[in-house]
Amino acid sequence: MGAAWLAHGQAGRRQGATEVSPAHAQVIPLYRQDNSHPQARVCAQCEVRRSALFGALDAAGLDQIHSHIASLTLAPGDTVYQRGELGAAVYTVRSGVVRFERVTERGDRRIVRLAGQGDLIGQESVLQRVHGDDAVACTEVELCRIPCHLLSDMSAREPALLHELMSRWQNALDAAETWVTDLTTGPARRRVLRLLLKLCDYTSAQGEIWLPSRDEMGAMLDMSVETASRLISALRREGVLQTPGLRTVRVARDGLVRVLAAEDV
Amino acid sequence: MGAAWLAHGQAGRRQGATEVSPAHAQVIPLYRQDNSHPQARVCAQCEVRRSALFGALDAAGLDQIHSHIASLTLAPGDTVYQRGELGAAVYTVRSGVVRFERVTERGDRRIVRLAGQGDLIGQESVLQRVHGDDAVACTEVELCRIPCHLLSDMSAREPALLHELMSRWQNALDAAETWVTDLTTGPARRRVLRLLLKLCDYTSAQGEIWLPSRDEMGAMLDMSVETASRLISALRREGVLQTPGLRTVRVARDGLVRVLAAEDV
DNA sequence: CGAGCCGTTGAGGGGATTCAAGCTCAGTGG
DNA sequence: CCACTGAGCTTGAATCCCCTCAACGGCTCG
Repeated sequence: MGAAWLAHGQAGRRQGATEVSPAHAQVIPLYRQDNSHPQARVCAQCEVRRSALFGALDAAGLDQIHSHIASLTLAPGDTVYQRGELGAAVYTVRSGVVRFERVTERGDRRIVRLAGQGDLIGQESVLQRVHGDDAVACTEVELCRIPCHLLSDMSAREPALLHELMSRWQNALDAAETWVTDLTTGPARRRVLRLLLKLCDYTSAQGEIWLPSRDEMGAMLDMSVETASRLISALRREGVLQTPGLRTVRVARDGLVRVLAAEDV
Repeated sequence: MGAAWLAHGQAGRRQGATEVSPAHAQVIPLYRQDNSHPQARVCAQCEVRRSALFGALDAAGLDQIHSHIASLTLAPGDTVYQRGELGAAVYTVRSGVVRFERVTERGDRRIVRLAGQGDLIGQESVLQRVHGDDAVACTEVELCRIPCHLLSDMSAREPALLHELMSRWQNALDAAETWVTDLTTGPARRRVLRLLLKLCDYTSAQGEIWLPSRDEMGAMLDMSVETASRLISALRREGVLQTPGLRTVRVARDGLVRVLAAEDV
């Protein structure tokens, strides 16, 4: 009863946050090569492949697609796409953090979600819909660009790909709803702590995580720049935090959890 | 180039909020009937069909499914499903408002999204995933229950159904992100006004809309019950609002827009 | 009729914003 | 080389918004 491809469950990612992937893969500027095998080899070795969109494909499947997939690197502040644009591709995040932001009718921007390693972004392009928000690189970001027509072609033969695609949609939906409960609820201090906790899972270079600018924190947590600064400073004074660089934080994950639990007085 | 079913764009719903559907369809307790045609007739006449999941199906397709689809009616407060459950069906909202809520680790609940007429809920069941939040009826709610195995069966033959399904996922994602920008941003008064504006689009009985309990408003907008009460009372005193019943509001949509615009002093 | 739930309103306190002034640091040109 | 500049971070002071605590009224229900 029923097509098999719709069955076979898969748990949501980044739940336990224990799936620590090492550092960066070998970065080769590959773009579109005539000799197709090098790219296929890169894909096969890619450490995010098992968690990425094409993780379901076998070696034969990979051979067909590698020549169409482009790898690109973005600097902090670069935009992947903008709200209102009609995209022709989706992207897999290979490393780094991407933010999704919208502009309220009053003119101030609001960050509504983050994407990290293994996440698929811009899926609305598959449906020929315009992007609903701006996608901007927070850190240095490595992406794989997958043309939509490639997805259409492959999904006809590989039903598992559609399952995977829908699974990504559910991941994004879950992330957006978790955003509401975690980062828009309660007093400012608790929101900051929860944000740091979440960032631990996104940029897990083991202790050294990416720290957003105070302005970004304000846009994520709906607070003023000054409040964000004050709270980070307070956490630093309390010893929960160290800031070696201006954009990096040393923090112990379970330390955060402990401080967060102590908030319930 | 590419399978045709992935193309053919479709705009997001409830954007202009001008698609005013009349009142309720004829409500017939139908559940599963041996004579299959009556249900098919009901489906064909259903006013939400064009916007619903099976809107893409023709009459022949409807004939195959009607006997598996159950219609159910929920009272305010009834739960459709609960977080952690593994559902075996998805639901189309025929009328009424459904809320999605989660419980923060501190124990207080938070409403993260609403669903209304034409929306599909519980789609994570298609992926064999457990529900991520509780789905609870806010008003009286009429649902169509669609078993997952039915979706699996049909989607193999009707590729348009998969497109429609993914489209629903994108709708939900967009709704969740809009929730962040509209209802979790800015001072309490503005959040209340935006909520009322949103409710105009969900229960558009032309002027008479559903008013949540103060407790629900608190869970939606992250504010105390008292603040919600105060703000509603203030709007009533200002003449923006009338509350004929305790759970209904008379309000002019453009009046709300005007007041909202006047907030930017 | 009392109990309980929900909505309303008041008083007080605390947390976040706003306005403001220094601060560090990188880039620039004298 | 170093003052100048501007952007981003920090900190202070005053204001105000919102929460908490509290009391009260209307309503339903046992």
